Amino acid sequence: MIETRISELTCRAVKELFGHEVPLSAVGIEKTRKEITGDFTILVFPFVKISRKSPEATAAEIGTFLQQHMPELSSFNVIKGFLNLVLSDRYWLKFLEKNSNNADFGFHKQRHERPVVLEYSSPNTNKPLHLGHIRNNLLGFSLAEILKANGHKVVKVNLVNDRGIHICKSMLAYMKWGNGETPASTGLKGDHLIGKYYVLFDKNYKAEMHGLIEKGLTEEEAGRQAPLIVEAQEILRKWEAKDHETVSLWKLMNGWAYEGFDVTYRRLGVDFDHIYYESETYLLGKKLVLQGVDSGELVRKEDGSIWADLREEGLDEKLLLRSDGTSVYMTQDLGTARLRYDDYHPSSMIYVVGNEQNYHFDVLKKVLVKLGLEYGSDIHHLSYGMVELPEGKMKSREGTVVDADDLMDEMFRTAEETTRELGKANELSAPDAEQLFSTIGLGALKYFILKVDPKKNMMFDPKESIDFNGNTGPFIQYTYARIRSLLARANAAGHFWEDAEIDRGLPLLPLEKETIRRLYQFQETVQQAGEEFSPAIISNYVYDLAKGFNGFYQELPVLKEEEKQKIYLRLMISKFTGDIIAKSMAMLGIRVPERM
RNA sequence: GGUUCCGUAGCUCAGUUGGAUAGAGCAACAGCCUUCUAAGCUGUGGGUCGCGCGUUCGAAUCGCGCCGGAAUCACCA
Repeated sequence: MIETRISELTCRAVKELFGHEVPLSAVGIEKTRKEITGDFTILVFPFVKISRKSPEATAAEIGTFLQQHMPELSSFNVIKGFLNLVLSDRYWLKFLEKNSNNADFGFHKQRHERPVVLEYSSPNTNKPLHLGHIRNNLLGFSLAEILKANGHKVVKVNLVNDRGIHICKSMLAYMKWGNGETPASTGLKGDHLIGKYYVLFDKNYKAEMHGLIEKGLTEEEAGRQAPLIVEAQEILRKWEAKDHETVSLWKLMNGWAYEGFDVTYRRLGVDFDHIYYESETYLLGKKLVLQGVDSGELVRKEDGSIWADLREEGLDEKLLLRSDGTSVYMTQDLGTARLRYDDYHPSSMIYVVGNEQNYHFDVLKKVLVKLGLEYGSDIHHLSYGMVELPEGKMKSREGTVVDADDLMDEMFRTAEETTRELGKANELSAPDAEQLFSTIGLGALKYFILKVDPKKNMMFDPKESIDFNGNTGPFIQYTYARIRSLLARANAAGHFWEDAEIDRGLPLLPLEKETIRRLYQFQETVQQAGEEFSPAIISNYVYDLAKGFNGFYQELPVLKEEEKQKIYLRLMISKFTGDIIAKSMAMLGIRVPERM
């Protein structure tokens, strides 16, 4: 990239002009601010001590040196301590011509031997997916695409939390009050049917606790002694003991949950290469823990419970097996980490999990290392923030959640309504129209979520529908559709622009150059998103690109331009922009329509 | 209470490996469709970057202290 050449030459300039070696990293290069003439700006402040001249004089000397050694540099100017470089139109035209038809532009060919294992989604089978899970799924899917674009082989895995006390609660409620209901008999999606019983359990459990507290128990005692929770724990023990009846109800209800999840996943457009089930891995975790006791890394207390002592590592003691021998969340995660490592020998394992579990992952890494499994330190937790409602956090048990299926329905309806109001569905067949509404509705939802920095909490107000104007998915999709339409017209008009040679001496207008420069930035954007695990970086880039293109499109005629060379140039810029919009959106898991 | 994260325009968010006058969108107001898709474009108003001190030629960005919010510290997951 040209920045590297600028850096190297700047180092040479400092050495030859001022007699000092400076490392490449000492050269600060940034994009020139838009009010100022230039493409790149070098900060010369770090060199004034060496040059013992004013910032202006230092900048001027370096600028002169660069101009003598860099043919691509057409001019420079100095403002305060900022050396602004103007690259030649010839350079940008060459860049455009070389890359506008390169399908791999900005992407790296696979360049890493060992894969990255990326876990995301990881639902519990006791309740349907909600908006928080949507954020998780979108981040996971997008991150996989971003890592692939950066040359990684990615194995997407889902770890289904299909066992544990939570599913026992739904099972118990169903046994008591279910009357043999099924998804078929109720018309409810399987995961929603199960969620109904989870809520029912909680309602009755709360009532029991209330009664006990009135009898004088503390809240903690009541929470432990309420008959329903005691029964649920009994079911968990029976399940671990492979009690036939318990296991078959468990299979039945989990099956319903999976059918429901599959529908939601398909609609959301996410998928997995491998699905792990905790029921199949928790025993491995248990085994690892018991081995840890034998080797003396873990401790068994008098009541039989097993703990990891992490006080020397700056954390606390952590329970790994209960006194009754059943396993906890951490136990299973140890097992799945081991299994996943043995399955793929990845260079790293990434977990897309909410930031409420930051502590859990600190512990997980340290316990793995303590057990001699060094890859524990290659675990990255992509810790994302909560989705909050105006009234606070979503809680499944209290029914204050934005359901994933409902939300997607609503997005579809809003997309349909808006599209019809604008009269843009008139010429479409029914299936094409449906497809378009889904593309736009999901595009709006996905962009809304992914444009926010993953690590930050974000706000969603169900009363305000997600916008289709401004900094939104549909805005970007619309820009793409406009470009496609323009190109179709160009072809219809018989312009053979794709094979056209553009005169390298053609002068560029500011809007043309700005757009080309934004396209150039795609490369570093992809790289940065990969380094920071951040779809938001792609989102912000593609918005900026689309926004800029709309200005270009508004101000400059393309097909109505008189000079053939200019027509070809602008078509080439348009086509390249369309391709980069599509590639960026694909990295976000968002489709782009040919018309809208 | 300990630990971690967050606080930028009325609202939702960018910008944070220290760089020039802190940016978008929404909302409000004013313009632009006989011309390649107006889900668009242009303009106006809107800021003590939570507060204070410090480091620096230069701080929204780094350090310390406060204030406010969130998460977590379970024999829950």
